[in-house]
Amino acid sequence: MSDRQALLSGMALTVFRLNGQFLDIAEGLARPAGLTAAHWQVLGAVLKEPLPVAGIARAMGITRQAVQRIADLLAANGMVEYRPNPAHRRAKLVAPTAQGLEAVERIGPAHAAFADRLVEALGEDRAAEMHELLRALSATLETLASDQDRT
Amino acid sequence: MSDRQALLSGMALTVFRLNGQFLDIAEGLARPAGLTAAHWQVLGAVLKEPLPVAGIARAMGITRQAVQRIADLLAANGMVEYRPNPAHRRAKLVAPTAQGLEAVERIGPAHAAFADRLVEALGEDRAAEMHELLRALSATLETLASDQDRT
DNA sequence: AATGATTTGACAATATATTGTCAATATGAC
DNA sequence: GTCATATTGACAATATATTGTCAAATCATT
Repeated sequence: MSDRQALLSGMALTVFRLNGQFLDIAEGLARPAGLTAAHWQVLGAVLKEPLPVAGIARAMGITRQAVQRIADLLAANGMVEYRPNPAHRRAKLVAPTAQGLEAVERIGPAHAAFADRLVEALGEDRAAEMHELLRALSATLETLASDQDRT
Repeated sequence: MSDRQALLSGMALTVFRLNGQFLDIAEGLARPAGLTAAHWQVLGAVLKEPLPVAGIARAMGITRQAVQRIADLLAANGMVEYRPNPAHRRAKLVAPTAQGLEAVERIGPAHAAFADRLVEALGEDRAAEMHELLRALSATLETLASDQDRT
């Protein structure tokens, strides 16, 4: 196996691990507010502006059906409500309720505390740089993948 | 939401996205060899040395049961065989068969080609640096999480 | 306007992952 | 050696995710 192959595999395995770690962290932060990480994620996606289920899925790179399932659960729990969508009769808008907003706000302090500890551990500039690099890597993979498709 | 909170959330969302991207890439590379990404991952974990199911799970940060399922499938397909473990009568060792090794080798060329393209796209040094940063981030999260537990 | 292609949510079927429990086995303290 | 503890695979139950199909709705082209 070439060095570059090892590098690619190593990156992938590290990302898989990071994925699990961030999920665990999110789970831990969300639980006290009565949310799961997935619920928090969907709820967070509509804080700025209500979106239809398919729009949320597109924004987060997960499947429509997964979002639909969570959105229905959130709606059943009164965290979210479906509003008529002026632009599409079927694709109702998912919007947070007051209770949903309150739940997200309850996560705020612990979220901020953890973020502070992370930035402190990494160093202010290194933390920002890291996010930049992650996004650059993702963008690069996007390009390579679409090149792949074209071939 | 503080800047740091936004940074943490942004990192997490980017990692979730990267996770999906690497999974898609692995799936694409493995499929022509008759493997799924998960199969390749488990098979890859025992290339250097046979390991029991729980050992594989520990090495990759996934649950025992998930590994067990894949390992049983691989065994049913003749990619892997269970060997007696001198150190533990129940915990048989998962070892690749000749067919399993061959399948992994079939992935080699495409794997190398993609790795080359990735390194080329990122730049030789930036690529290595990136892996280092990913691992550093993971290690930092590990530390913060265990601090959390202790509290 | 008409029509073909695309997007959307609903629904079902299947695949995959997680959690909990159990008995067998191994490990460590003494 | 003995006993408490932890690890391991087997199994079951449940939760979650993915894939495929369908009709309604929208969009783009003409």
